[in-house]
Amino acid sequence: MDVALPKMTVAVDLVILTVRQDLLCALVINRAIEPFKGQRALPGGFVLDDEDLEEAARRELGEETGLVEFRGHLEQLGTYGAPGRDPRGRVIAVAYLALAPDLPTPEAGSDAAAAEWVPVESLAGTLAFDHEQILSDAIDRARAKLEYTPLAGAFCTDTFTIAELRRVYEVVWGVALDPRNFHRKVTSTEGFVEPVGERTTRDGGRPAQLYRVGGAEVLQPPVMRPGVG
Amino acid sequence: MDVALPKMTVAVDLVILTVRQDLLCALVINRAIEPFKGQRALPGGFVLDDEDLEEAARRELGEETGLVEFRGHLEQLGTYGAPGRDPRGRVIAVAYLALAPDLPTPEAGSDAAAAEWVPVESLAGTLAFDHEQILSDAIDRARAKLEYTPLAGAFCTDTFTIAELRRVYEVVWGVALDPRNFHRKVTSTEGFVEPVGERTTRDGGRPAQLYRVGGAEVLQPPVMRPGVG
DNA sequence: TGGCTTATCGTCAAGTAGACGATTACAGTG
DNA sequence: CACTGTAATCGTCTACTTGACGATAAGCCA
Repeated sequence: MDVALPKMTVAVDLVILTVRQDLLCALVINRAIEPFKGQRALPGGFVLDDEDLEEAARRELGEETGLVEFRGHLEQLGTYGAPGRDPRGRVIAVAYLALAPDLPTPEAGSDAAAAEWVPVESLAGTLAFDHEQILSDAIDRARAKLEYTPLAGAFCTDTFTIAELRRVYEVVWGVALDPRNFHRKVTSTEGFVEPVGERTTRDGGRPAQLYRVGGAEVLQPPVMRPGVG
Repeated sequence: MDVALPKMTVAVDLVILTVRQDLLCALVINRAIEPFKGQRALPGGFVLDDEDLEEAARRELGEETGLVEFRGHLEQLGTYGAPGRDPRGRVIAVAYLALAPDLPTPEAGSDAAAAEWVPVESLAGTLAFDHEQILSDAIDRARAKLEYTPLAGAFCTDTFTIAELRRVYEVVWGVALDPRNFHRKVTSTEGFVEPVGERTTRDGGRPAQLYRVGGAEVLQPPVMRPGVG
């Protein structure tokens, strides 16, 4: 570099969302050190010298969830770099959004020990740094993406029923969807889900067909979110 | 910062898109210095010590376009930080996407002198760094956003006709749209455009009603892109 | 005035969404 | 085993949107 350029610390922050007990939850940690000691924050960490951004995100994800390899959706959300956002100095945070099925509460690693799933609605006003903004942006992104991508499947286990998928939409969007119309929409949209061939009874009623996610990248036409237009 | 953390240089890169002569064009510069001297690249620059990311983007945007204040759409696109992406060292690039009406070719400032509008299709294989990837992501983003936001208006001047708006869609998507159906869709979608009350003749036929962008943030339902589903 | 060009309005068939009735297939229970 | 409860799944009907395309309208120009 020719001249003296400002050098900054680069971090990745993670918004890890899941659906647990009919609530949209995020994985948050309790900060053990200053700044914001004792407060809740999004998991994250600094990017190493020779590490790609997504690589750093996956590393942190593994550390926080206790999973060796994260199976689920991970995408870059955005970058937050306001000069005063970290009292320790200039830190640029590249935020990632991860969507996971209902994972067990992480207890393993040292980092993960302080991590817990918290319903996003009870996180208002409790997060350190600008993490509330990041979380809010993440939720917006997730809500929007459910409409035009088959991303809801990322919240589900390997195989799932249409009702479980519908529950994801209902929880994330906070609306009730008609089971019959939803079933028709999902099964008639090419590449959204594909039947596994097995049936299951998890809820007491008629056994449901099991599905796995299909190969589609986008849903054409999208799943309509009620009450937006 | 407790320990020695890797410090990195943070840059903003700009993808500035416009529609000129029925072609989607991007503003590119010719690099005057190494690395990639003589090659084309996206305009950009380093983020200053006490500068917010979007602030840096707007500053560069002004410098490159020669406009004191940029009127148009600016949004963060994504962050690119692969360890080897800049031969000078570890540089994290936060890319921004700007959409502008057909601006005059910038000639003013020293930076801007080397800038020119180039049809995106003729940029394949000519860009420095990972700028081809960034440009490609930017175009994908722009194409997608035309569907579900009124963003096409950002490519138009203050007031415009429905036909001019349609041309934006046709150029960005690379498809032909039916003028009658497009007219119906645009004028019947709440908040997409609102009539100014004047008429104009720019193309020789019947004078067209002038419109300006409406207040909507999203289009519900979206403008359908042919041939995707 | 007649022709040319583009804007704008109308019509019609096909497809989709939302509301909701009806049926099916299990588990439990008396 | 018949009966009841709970879901899953299939059907039907209406309203609305899209895509295709005919018909006018309203300027310019010769």
